Amino acid sequence: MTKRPTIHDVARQAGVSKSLVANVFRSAEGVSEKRREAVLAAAEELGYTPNAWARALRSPSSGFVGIVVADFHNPLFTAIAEETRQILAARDIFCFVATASIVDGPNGKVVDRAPIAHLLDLKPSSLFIVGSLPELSAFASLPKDMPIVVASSSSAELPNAVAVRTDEVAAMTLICSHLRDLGHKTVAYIGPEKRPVAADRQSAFLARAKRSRIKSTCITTGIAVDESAGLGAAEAALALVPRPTAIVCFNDNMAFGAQSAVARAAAGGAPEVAITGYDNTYIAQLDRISLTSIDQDVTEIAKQATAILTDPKMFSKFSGKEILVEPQLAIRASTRAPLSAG
Amino acid sequence: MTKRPTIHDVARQAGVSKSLVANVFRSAEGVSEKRREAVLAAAEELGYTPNAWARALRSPSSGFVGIVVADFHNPLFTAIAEETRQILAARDIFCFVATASIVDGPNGKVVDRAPIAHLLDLKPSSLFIVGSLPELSAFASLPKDMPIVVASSSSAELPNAVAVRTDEVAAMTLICSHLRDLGHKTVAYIGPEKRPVAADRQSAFLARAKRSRIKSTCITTGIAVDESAGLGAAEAALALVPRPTAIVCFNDNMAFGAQSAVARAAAGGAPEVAITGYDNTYIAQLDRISLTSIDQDVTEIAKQATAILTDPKMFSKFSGKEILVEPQLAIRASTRAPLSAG
DNA sequence: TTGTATGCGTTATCAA
DNA sequence: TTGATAACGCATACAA
Repeated sequence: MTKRPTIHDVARQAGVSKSLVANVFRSAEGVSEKRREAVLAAAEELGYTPNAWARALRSPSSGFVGIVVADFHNPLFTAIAEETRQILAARDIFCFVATASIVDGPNGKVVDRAPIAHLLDLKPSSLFIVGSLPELSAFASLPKDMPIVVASSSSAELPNAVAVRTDEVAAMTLICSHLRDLGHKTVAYIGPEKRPVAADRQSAFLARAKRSRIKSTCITTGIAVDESAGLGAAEAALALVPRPTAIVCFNDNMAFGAQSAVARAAAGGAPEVAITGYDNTYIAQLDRISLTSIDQDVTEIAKQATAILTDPKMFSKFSGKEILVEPQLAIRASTRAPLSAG
Repeated sequence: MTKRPTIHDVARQAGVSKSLVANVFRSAEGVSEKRREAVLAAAEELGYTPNAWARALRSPSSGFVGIVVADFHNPLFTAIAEETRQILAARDIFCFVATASIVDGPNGKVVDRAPIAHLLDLKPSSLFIVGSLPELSAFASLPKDMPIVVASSSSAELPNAVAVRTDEVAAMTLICSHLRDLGHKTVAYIGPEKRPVAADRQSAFLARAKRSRIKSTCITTGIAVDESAGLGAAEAALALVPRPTAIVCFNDNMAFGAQSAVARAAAGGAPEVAITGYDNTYIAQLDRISLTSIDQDVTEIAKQATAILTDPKMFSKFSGKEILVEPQLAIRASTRAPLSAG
């Protein structure tokens, strides 16, 4: 209910100067054991904790990790952010999270600078951008040596950031091998066109499909990646000649739509079609969905990210490079159905 | 790449004193039009924006809304937070979001003070707590007149906060009337025991079931509210004598588990059982799930919350009270199946 | 080892 | 109308 105690109050309570209190909380060297204890006792009694932001104002950096989440609605992003926060918290490193808000600018989608500028004003020692942003101009003015990690996205616009991402080629290798082993020879891919990861994922699919001697076609959906986009694209895919026996989807949400499209076609007597997703959201595991999906290793992504965010040497070593994390394939009923002859 | 310009730089560029620049950006009165334009031009050229936190240091409050999200994994919470943020952003009010991290303390679950203390150090003008926290001691020292809104939870521990929440009684009225109209006479409720909203929801169900002359039983699951908890509780419910013909679930996640339990029983020849969820997550809409569920009006909750967060008069009017938001029932296949005779 | 003085970027009070 | 100047809570070079 009352004002927070400051370094000043603690100094008065302990009968010392403010600087001494500051030294104790900076865990500086030369402070006598006696005074240190007096200060700590006074702080305890008053419930004092240092004001991190007043500290930030004075110091070149304030020792916390800034996390920018591109989209709160994407469960993968929030999972990566939360996992990272927990790993860091266990090491007593504080994180502050901001959402990037995407607004309509004169030339298309633009990232609102305000939330990011506010975060940067706090002088984070490092920055973690989770997910892909339409443009990164809001991050233009940053100290050159600040560790920046980008997850689940490329770092094209941030030349010295390090990108931690799932190995798309490995993922598509898993999917294509799995489908080939099941006997699939004609497969469609549905995904968006104009998203940062989209091109990588699609070309990885095409390359690995070719390698597995699978005949492949791509149906693109513009920018949407939700289930209705998946439904529409899957309907288009099912109309292809020859009809594919499997549909590889950009992500789980699109796959759910594809499942609906296949079910509707099946109700009309058409043969079943295998479906694969990407992200292995918990929904994919539900009995009724049971979707085969690529499991992005969130824990490993978070681990790699923290390693770089907290160690400047690691950062300069990987600066401008990519760290690829191996995915796994969670195999479920959506691809377990036997391939109908023909 | 370089340091952010300060009020100082702008003053030098415009050839005026720092105070004048400050006055312009405080949109204070007595500043000549000529100087104002000079300052604005200089600021524009340098790309200056005020540092909100240095400002906060001096001022009693810094004009932004602090949002604390209890659980990043809960899509309802992130939806409420994001919706609120957008409404506020449209009114040029900035929000900062922090996650509450729940850690194991000596006496059970405890809220980690650090993230919240850091947020409060920033001196928000108002505070929005989304979701329910095991304890609220981290919020103990707050100015008495600071507007505090709690969503999707009760505000028992924060005596003058205002709670914005879905009307549980109205929700259960919708569910019970719907089930009664379908001919259900024996219904089980499955839900957790030790969660803030749990008791309200359960007793609302019991009251409304009685009113609808429905015979009701409750199965509680401790603290877990995920699908495996739902699976277990539903199995217990299905073993009741007389066997219920419908199961009302605490939330959608538990309902998904209940759907699995019913499907497994049905595979063994047992009759179908109607299922209802709560939250109307987008998963509930998926063709394969098609779960009847209570739709909490996220937009309305966000609207009510912003009204109180931004208007001290509204806050003092509703302080210590609850604002109930009317839910709707999204009716889907999970309750559309005809009731089997007997 | 401890205390004093100054500055971080801003606001606010006072003279000029 | 404008410009010094003292805080805000803290860090740090320097003096005691």
